Amino acid sequence: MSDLIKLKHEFEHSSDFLVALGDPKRQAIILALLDKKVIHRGLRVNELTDVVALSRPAVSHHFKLLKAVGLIDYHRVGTKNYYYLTHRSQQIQQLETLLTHVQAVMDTNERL
Amino acid sequence: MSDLIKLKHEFEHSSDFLVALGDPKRQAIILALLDKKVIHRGLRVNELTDVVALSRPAVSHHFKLLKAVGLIDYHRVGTKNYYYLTHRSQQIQQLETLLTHVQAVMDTNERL
DNA sequence: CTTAATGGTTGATAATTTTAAACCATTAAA
DNA sequence: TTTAATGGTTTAAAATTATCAACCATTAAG
Repeated sequence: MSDLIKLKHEFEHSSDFLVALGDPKRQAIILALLDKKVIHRGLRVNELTDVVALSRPAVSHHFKLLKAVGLIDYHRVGTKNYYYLTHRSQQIQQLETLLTHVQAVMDTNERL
Repeated sequence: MSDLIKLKHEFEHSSDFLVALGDPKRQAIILALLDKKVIHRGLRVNELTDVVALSRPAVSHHFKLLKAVGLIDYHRVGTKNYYYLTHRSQQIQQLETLLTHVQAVMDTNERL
């Protein structure tokens, strides 16, 4: 399998993750979840509406999207859902690999 | 300056780049430009309309966007514009840095 | 100078994504 | 077993983004 075909698949696979990460609102959510005080406990939808200026359904929507992409997960305590960042997300690793591969292809052809 | 504030800035700075990379059409364009045969010569808008199934204005639009983000550049020969990938794009480096930093913050807090 | 080719721009439309209001389901507390 | 709290879902509207058709500007060739 050629390098370019491999890259094509890596790109396709990272697509949703890239757009998920690109959105400023979702970046704000991720940052909030990275905070020392919440990184283990997680945050509930209602707690986040205060931090980022978004309605509850909007936060819920973005959570769903970030979860679909494997960046966050949640656990339920009674009626409360605590959302937290997935540690060592596969997706982050894969995106790093993709970037490395892009550079590698460019470097290979640069040497000629 | 705290790690999180730094991360916030890195995120903001990578935002356009991430959405630019996330789009499947633009991924196809990047892959076409990565091809050995064109990586130095570059490709013209009209040549790309055949490779990716897009109209000329659409390709032109995506080129403009990719150029704004620093991933590609072009040079003009007569009336023809040849678009090529920027070697060692700053943005790729910065995105790699961002991913590393996110992992670092998570690892730091994991150890506690 | 005229004609053909290239590609960028503009303006209108289509498609997608984001948002919020209203509603439903589940759980905990009174 | 009511009542209040939490948060997910659905539907419609708003906003953003992508697309195309038509047009303009520039250059090369005849």
